Amino acid sequence: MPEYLRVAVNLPQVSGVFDYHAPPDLAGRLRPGHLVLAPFGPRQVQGVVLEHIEQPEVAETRALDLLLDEESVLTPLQLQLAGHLAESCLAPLAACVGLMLPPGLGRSPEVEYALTAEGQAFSGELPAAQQRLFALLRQRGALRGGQISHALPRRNWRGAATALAEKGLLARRGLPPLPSVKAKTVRTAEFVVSPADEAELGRQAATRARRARVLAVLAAEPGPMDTEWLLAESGGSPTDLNYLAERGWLRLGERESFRDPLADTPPEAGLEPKLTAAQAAAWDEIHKAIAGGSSGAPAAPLLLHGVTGSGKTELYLQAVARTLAQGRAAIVLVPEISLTPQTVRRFLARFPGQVGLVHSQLSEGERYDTWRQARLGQLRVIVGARSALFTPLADIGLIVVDEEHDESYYEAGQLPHYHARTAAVVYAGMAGAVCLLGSATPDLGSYTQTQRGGWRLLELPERVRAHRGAAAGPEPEGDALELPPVEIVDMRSELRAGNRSIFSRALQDGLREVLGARQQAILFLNRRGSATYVFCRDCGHVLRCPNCDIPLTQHLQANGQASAARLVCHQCNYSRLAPQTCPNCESSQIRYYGTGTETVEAEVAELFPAARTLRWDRGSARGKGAHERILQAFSQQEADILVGTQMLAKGLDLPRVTLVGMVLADVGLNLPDYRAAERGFQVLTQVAGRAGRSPLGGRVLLQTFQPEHYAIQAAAAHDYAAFYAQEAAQRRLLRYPPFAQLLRLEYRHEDQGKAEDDARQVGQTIEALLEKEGRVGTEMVGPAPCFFARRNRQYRWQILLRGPDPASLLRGRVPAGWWAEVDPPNVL
DNA sequence: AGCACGCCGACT
DNA sequence: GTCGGCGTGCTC
Repeated sequence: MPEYLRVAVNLPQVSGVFDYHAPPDLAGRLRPGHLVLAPFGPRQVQGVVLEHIEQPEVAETRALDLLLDEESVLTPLQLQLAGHLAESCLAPLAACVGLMLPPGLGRSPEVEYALTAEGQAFSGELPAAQQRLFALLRQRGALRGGQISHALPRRNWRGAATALAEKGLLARRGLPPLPSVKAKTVRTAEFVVSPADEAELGRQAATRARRARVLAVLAAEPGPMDTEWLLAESGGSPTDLNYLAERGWLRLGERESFRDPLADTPPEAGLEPKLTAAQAAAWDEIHKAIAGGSSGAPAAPLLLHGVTGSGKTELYLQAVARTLAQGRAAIVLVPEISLTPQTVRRFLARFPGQVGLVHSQLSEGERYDTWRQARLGQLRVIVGARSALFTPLADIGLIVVDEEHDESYYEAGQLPHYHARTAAVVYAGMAGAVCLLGSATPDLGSYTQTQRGGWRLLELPERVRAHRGAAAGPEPEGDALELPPVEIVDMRSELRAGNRSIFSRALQDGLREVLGARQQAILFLNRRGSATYVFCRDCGHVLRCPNCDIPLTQHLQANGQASAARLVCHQCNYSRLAPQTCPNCESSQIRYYGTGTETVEAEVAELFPAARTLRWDRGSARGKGAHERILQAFSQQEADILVGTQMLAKGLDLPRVTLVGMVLADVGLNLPDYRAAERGFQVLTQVAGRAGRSPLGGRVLLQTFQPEHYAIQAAAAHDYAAFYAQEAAQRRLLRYPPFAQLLRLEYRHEDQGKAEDDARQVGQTIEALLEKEGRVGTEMVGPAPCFFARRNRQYRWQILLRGPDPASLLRGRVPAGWWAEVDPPNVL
C-alpha cells in the first residue's frame, strides 16, 4: 500500500492541492510541513506536505522527487492558519502557505531545453521554425524557456520544440528552483592531539613556534573554535591550519553563522518604569489573560485604547516578559519597523539575545537567518512588520499588534489579500495565545468588537510624563500630562479677510512664537488624494500621467527653481520635465496648483527667512536609515520646523515640539471611500498627538475649509467616543463593515473598452448568481471604474458586494482574471 | 505562473 | 502544408 500525500505547490497563482505518493527512499519519513521537490507537469516545483491521505483524488499519482529539509518548514499551527487564510481571503492555499516559507527559496520553476546526443550530430533539413530553435541550442547549449523566449522574441517556438522532441533531437527537463540564499557558515578548528616531536611542525624555528602557538591556543579551548579568532589570537596563518590539519593534529570544520541585523543597534538601558494607575489597571487584565492563556483557556483579544504617549509600549514589554517567563514565545507586530527604531531598541534592551527582527529592508540573507534561528528556538521574541506574524515559532503565548489601526497591516499588492490584524487575532486563538492590540485611534471594527463584548477594552486615558525639562531621558516616575489643545482655524474666513497665504494668521503667529522661544514646530500636510498639479490657465489642460491618467505632481529641484521642476506620477513613478508651454494650446500660462511639502517649505522661507526647515516625505527620505537620520537631525534641534506628510502620524516622540500646524486638514475626507472619514480622524488625531510631549506644553492649529465636519470636530476634541458613535451609526445605516461584509472584485485591462465589457459581463454573471441563490440580503454595487481609474497603463474596474457573507458566494469561483478582497480597508 | 494544445487566418 | 498568433485549460 503506497503512502499518499497531499501537497500545496509553491506557485502562488495555482489554486488547489495535489496528491503524490512517497518514493521508496522517503517512505515513512514525510510529515506535514515538510518541504519537498515534486514533478508538476513538465516542471519541478517546491511543495509543502499538508497531510497524509488514504486515497488520492486522482487515479494516477506521481512520486515526490526529494525531501528538501529534514525539519518541517511549517509548524502544524501555521498549516492551520494558512488554511484559514485561504478560506477567508478567497486566496489559493498555495499563496497562503507561501507566506510562511523561508525567504529566498528561489524563482518559479522552468523547463530546460537541450539537444540530445542525436541532435548534436544531426545535420539534415528542418522546417524554418525548428531550424531556428535547433541553431540557437547548438550555439548556446541548454537553455531555459525564458531564455529562448528572450532570444526568439515574438516567435512561437514551443511547437517547434515539441516537433524536435518527437524526432528525438531535443530533450526537456524540469529544473528545480534554485535557492537565492544559503545558510552562511564560518570555518572552525578543533584540537586533536599534539605532535610527538616538535620538529615535525616545520623546518624553520619561527614557523615551528607559530604553529605550536596555534595548537596551544586551540588545546585550551574545549570545543571547536572559529578560525578567525584562532588566527587572531595565535598569530598563525590559514596555511598553518591546513598544514596542521593534514597531519591530523587539528580538525577543520564548519559552523552555521547567523547574519545579525541588530549588530549595529546599540541597546538602551532597560529600566522598568513604575506604572501609572491607569497602566496598572490595564496590566492587571493583561497579566490575568496571560496567566489564563497558559492554562489552556482561550482568552479574548485585548484592545488597549491609549492616547498617544500613554505608555502602551511599556505594557507590551511587560506582557512579553511575562510570556517568556512562562516559557512561551511572543510576536510583536509594529507598522513600519524602519520608522520605530526607538521601539526596537527598547525590546532589545529588555530581552537581549532573544529578539529577532523581521522587516522588508533587511537583506534576504538576514531574513533567512532570522527565520532559521526562530525555527531552532534560538529566538523567542520576534519584532517586525506584518510578515513577522509568519515566523516559525513554537508555543506562541502572546501576539502584540501595535498601532493596530495602521494601514500598513494590509497590502493589496499580491495574494493573499490578508489583514495582519485579523490574521493575528485568528492565529492567537489557534495557539491559545493572548492577542494584545493597541492604538490611540482604534480601527472602527476593532472597537466594535469590544462593544459587542467579544474583545476586552482597556483604556489608558492619560499621558505618561516621559520628559522632564528639555529633552530629558526616560523617567521612571509616571504622572499625567495634558493632551494639547486643538484650535480649529476656518480657512474660508481667512480668504474672506484677504489672507491668500496657505498659512492662516493664527498659524503665522504661532510659528513666530515658537521660533522666538527656540522651540520646535511640525507642519503637517495631508496629501492623500490631492497633489500639486500642473494646469494651463488659458485652456485648463491638466498634465496627466500617460500610464495612470492621474494628474502629475510637481517636485521642485534642489535649487528651488520652478523652471527646472520635474513632474512625477505618484502611482507609477513616471517622471518628466515640467513643460514651458501648454502641450494643448501652447500658452505659456502653465502653472502649478496645490500644496506640496516643497511649497510649504518655500512659504516658510519667505515668511521666516531665519527658520531652519527639514522636509520629511517619501521624496526626502529615500534609502536605508534615511527616516532615522531625518528624525535624529530634528530631535537634535538641527532644524526648527519639520514639514512632513502622513509619516508624521506614526508614533514619534519629539519632546521639543510645542506647535503642530495642519496645513489643510480636510484633504482626503471627501474621497469616495467608506473609510475616508475614519482615516481622516485617525491621521489628524495621531498628528495632533505629536505636540506637547514635554512640560513645555504645546498646541495644535487645524486649518480647514470644513470646520463643522464630525471627523475634524472629534479630532480637535481628542474625542474618540464621539467619532465612533457618529461613524458607527453611518456605517450601520449604509451597511458597510463592520456591520456587513464587503467584497471587492477588481479587474484590469489595457484596453478601455474591453475592461468595461468584461466587467459588465461578470457583473451580470454575479447578479444571476445572487438571484439563483436567493441572496436578497446581498447587494451588488457596480461594475464601475475605480477612483484611481487607471494604473500602470491598465484601466481598473470594480464590483462591490455588501451583505451578510458575500465571500461565500464567490469561494472557489472568483472569475478568472479578477482579484478579490474581503473587507478591504479602502475601495479606491 | 508556465506550458501544451487547439483553432484560425496568412502565406508559400 | 507550414507558420505564427492567440485564447483556454491543466498541472496530482
